[in-house]
Amino acid sequence: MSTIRDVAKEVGCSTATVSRALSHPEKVSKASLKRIHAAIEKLQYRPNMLSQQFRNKQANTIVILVPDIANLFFSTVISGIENVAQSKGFNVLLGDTRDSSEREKNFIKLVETKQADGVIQLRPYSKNSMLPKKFVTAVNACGCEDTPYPAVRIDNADAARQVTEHLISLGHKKIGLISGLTDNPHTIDRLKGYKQALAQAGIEFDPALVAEGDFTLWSGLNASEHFIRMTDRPTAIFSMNDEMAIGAMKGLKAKGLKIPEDISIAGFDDLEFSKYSDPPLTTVAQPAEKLGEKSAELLFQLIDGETSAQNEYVLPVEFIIRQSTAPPRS
Amino acid sequence: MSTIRDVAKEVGCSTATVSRALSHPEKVSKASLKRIHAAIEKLQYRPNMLSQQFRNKQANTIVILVPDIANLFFSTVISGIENVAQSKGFNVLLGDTRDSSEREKNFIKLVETKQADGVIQLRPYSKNSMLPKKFVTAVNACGCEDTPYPAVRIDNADAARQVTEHLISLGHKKIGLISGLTDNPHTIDRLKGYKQALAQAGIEFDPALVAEGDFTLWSGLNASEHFIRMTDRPTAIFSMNDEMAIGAMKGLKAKGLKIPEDISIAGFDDLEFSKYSDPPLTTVAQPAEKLGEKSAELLFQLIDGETSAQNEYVLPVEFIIRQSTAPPRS
DNA sequence: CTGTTAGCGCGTTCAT
DNA sequence: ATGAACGCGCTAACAG
Repeated sequence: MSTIRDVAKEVGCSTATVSRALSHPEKVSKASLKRIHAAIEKLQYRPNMLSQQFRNKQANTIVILVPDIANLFFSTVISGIENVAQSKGFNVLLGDTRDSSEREKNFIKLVETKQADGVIQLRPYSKNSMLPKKFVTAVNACGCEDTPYPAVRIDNADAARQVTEHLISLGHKKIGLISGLTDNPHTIDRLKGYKQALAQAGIEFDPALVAEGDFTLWSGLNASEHFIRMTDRPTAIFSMNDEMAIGAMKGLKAKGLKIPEDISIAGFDDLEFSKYSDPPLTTVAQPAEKLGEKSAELLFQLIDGETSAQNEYVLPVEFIIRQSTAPPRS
Repeated sequence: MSTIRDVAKEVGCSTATVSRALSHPEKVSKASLKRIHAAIEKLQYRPNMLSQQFRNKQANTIVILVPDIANLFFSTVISGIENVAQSKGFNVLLGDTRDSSEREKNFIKLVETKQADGVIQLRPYSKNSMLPKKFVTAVNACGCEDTPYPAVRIDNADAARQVTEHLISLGHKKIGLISGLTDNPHTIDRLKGYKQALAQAGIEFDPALVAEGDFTLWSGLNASEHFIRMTDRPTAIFSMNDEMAIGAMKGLKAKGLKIPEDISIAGFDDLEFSKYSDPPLTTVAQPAEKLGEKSAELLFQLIDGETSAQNEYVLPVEFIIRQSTAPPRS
């Protein structure tokens, strides 16, 4: 591999001029510029980024901590982040943490050792979270309430309340809930909204109507079986995400239940395929790509040392009524 | 942030000793080692990896080119790669290429500029592929036949032949095929195996029995509708991956067809949920994690300059018969 | 076992 | 507009 010196020698100028030609072309004469580019082409010169980064004390890289790269919602958030990062000339390192704090720690170490300039965490904050840490510029892209570091989020409780209110307004009184893991912050926030809506309507909360899932399709399917076995089955189900809702629909239909005639179901996230499910799913659209973009912008503000940065952004959601919800059989 | 010099000053030794304490502790006295570690702790010293990498001319990073990070098969291959990389102390950069060669090019540039030491490509090779390139150490983890650079793969044709032979041995003569995109190398290899099996059994290949999909669940569903509309419907279907098979099963069942009584179906990949599908899917298990591990090992051999490295590994598959295939109605 | 010295490739002064 | 010189933080070679 040729270095900047080889190019300088080829052109017959100093390395400083070559460097300038690349970083500040306006400070170099047209003539030199031309010859330098010719030499670069001829020698197949590629600046050694390791050297540049070392010199500039910036890796031009951010890390995204993703609990599950196969999750469609996360993929969309990642897209948003990548859009912004690319326009800033930053690389994006995807940290596939698989919900392991050990693996998370390793990725965070990349920032401590300067291999990356900042972190975007997609896992909502909880006590056992690695972040925040000293020396680590970080932002949460899928925040929950009371995240103790800069975060972008939606109002989960409010959104869950809207869904539940919708079901109540259709006339449902027994509303099943497919939750995420009990200690997941999003579960907690959304459960809060679910309870709020029930309370407002004077319906008592019934723990027997809650089936715990883990946000995967299969856990939704299992949850549906829980409801099917009940003697006094709910007439509607609110699933804390679309994947579980789709799993549940599969389970319910397999047992011969018609949706929404026999049982209504609503989800959360608005995945791409939720509008193609059978029937199309009533759900809450999270601005997933926007969450990614906003969090990336926020992170770059912090990296650039802008202290004025607001440290919480709550983005609006969109409640979408499709064909999976209807009034209960009278 | 403190540097190696601060630590040396604190301890009262030279920077070289501190450096050795970290990289070659056996060359440093116990006493010094102890004081150095104390100083590191006190000063919260973290070696600047940018500097190390620059000095060592190694980023200790490999890039995985992934066409679709939300694909379950790829996630598993990635796991395998990460296992090996971690044990080698390498970082893994996930290049989410979304099938865009523009994005692929950007990630490959990371190697050209030394920010990464090698590439593992998950997309099978085809003419328009960016790799191989000069100065870029690369390996393909999901190879097809005639990949022009080091690759790890399964024998796609042979596996497809096995599946088709199984269906033929059950007594099927009209065997539908749900293929991937026509120009996808895996489609080509698997189609070859399908045709071989038919030829061996003296069954003529009928293009009308081939429905083109794109490896997504939805394309499998669409394909099923194609078969349902046929007047002389196949009694069995071979789908080139499990996702399409599951989509097709959904479509067939929706039209009241029973699987396998009315129609048999076999897939390819053995996704985690294929054993839970209804009915459990007959399929070919790809050693996805092994493909990842083997390709990573191969890449590290190349990075370490081992020229003796074999440049193609064909890993065995496992054909798994479950309940989605049975003899045709007589 | 330890210190001294030199230099990796680049960008940025400060001269000219 | 250009060049000479320096140094970023670290490690390897050599000498002691």
